[in-house]
Amino acid sequence: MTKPIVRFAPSPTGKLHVGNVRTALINWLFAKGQGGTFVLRIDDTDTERSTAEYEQGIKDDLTWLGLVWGDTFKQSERFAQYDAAADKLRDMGLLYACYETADELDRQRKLQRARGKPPIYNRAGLSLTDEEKAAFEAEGRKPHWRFKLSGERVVWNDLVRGEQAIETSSLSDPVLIRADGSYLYTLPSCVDDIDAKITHVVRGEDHVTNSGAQIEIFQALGGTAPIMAHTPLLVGADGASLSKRLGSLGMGELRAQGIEPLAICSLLGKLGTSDNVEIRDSLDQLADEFDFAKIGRSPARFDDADLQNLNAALTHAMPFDVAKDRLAAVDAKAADEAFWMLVRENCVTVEDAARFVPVAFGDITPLIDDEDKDFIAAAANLLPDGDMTSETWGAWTSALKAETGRKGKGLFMPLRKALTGMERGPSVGDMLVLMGRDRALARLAAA
RNA sequence: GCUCCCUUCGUCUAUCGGUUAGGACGCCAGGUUUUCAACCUGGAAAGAGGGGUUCGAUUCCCCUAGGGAGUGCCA
Repeated sequence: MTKPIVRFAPSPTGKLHVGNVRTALINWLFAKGQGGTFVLRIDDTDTERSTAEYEQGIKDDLTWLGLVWGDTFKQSERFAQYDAAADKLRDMGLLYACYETADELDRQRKLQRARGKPPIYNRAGLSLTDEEKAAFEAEGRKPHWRFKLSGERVVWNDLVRGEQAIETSSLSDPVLIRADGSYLYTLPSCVDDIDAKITHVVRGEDHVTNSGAQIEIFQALGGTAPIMAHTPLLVGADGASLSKRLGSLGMGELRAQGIEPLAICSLLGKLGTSDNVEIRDSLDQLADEFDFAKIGRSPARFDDADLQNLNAALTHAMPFDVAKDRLAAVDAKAADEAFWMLVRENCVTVEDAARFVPVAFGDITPLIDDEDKDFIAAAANLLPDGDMTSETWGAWTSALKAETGRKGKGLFMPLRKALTGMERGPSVGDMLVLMGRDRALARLAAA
C-alpha cells in the first residue's frame, strides 16, 4: 500500500468539538499508523463567517491534542484553481446556470414534499434558452451554478460501510457556486483533494450522499476519487444527537476542566470500535492499533462520565515530572513530589490536587462530631512528640486504640475528619507526616 | 413525506448457522490497606417484537417498532 495522504478540513466558523476531533483523530491515527501524511485544510470559502480567531483556535486545539499536521493550507488562497475547475466543468456542459431565488426553490421543495415526492431540483436551468437567461439577467438576477449529475448509480467500496451505492437520480444537482459568485464547499473540496493528492477521504457518515455527488465531480475533473471511509456519528449519552450538547464539549471547556489530551484521544479513538475503551500510553499506540475494520456501523454514545473515568485513571498513575508544572500553576506548594505521589490517586484531574494543599500545608476547618469530642481530645494528648514520621501514625493509633477501646472505622474516621476536614482523601498517616505536628495538634485542639 | 444506514449486558463490542452468547468500562459484593480512595478477586447483567428459511437461528430473508443520517445558494 502506498503511503496514504489524508486531510482534516474544518471550517473556521466555530470551535472544535468532540465530533470534529474524532474525525481529525481518526484521520491522524490512520495516517500515522500507515506512515502517511495528515494535511490540515482550512475550509474558509465562506469569508463572511470565517475568522482568524477560530482558525487559530482550531490549530491550538489540534496542537494541544498532539494531532500535528504535515502540511496546511487555506481554501481562501486558492480561488484561481476553483475558477479554473469551474470553467472546465462549464466547458463540458456539466455546470449550468440557474435563476431561481432561494424562496422559489423552497416553495418547490415544499410542494414536492406535500405530494409525497422527494424534493429534487427540477433542472429547469438546464433547458433555459439564451433569451430566457437574458430576461432573468435584465431583471437583475444573477445565476447560481449547479453540477449536472449523471443520473447513474455511483458505487464505491467504503472502508467502514463496505459496498456503497448512491442513486444520483434521487439527488438534486448540487449548487457549486452561489449567485454572489462565492463557492460552496463541494467543488473546492474536490479540487483540493486532487491537487493535494489525497488518497483517503475520512469523514462522518453525514457526508455519504455528498460523496456520491463528489465522486462524479472528481471524475469530471479528470481525477480519480479518493478511497472513502464514512464513520458513524457520535450521539449523546441519552442517545440523542450530540449537537445540542456541543457547546459544553468544546476542547476549550475540556481543557479548562483539566481533562488530559490522551484521555480524550483514548476515548474518541476507541469508542465505537471493537477494542476496549481504556487509556492508551500514547497516540502512537492508538495509531498502531487503528484499523477501519474495527469501526462499527451504528452511532456510538459519547458519555462525559466515561471521559472523567479515563482521565482519573490517567491521573492516578501520572508521574510527578509530568504533573509538576501543572501543579505549580495551580499552587506553588502543590509542586511537591511526596505530596503528589500521595494525593494523585484521589484526583480525577491534576488540578484536583489543589484540594489537598491546605490539608498538608495550610489551614483547614476540622470536622469533629459531638460524640467524638472526647475521643479527639484523647488523641491530642497521645500525639507523639517530635517529628511526624512514617512510624508515628501506627504508634499513635495503637496507643489510642488501647486507651479508648475504639477500632476500625470508629477509630480512624474521626481522626481523618479532624485532621483533614474531609471524609475522603489520601492516607491520613502519610498526610500527618506532611502537615507536621503543630498543624495536627491545632486541628485536634478544635475539639 | 421520501432515500440510505443501524438495532447483542446500562455503555463500547465479540460471535462470520450448532457457544455455558466472550471481553472491557460502569455497577454491586468480598479481600487488602488496623480508615476513604486506589488496588486485587468475584458477581449481577444482553440477542427490540413478529413472521419465515433450516434438523438447528443472535447469525440468512421479510414485516413492524425504535434510533441515526441525508433530503440547503451549510459544512
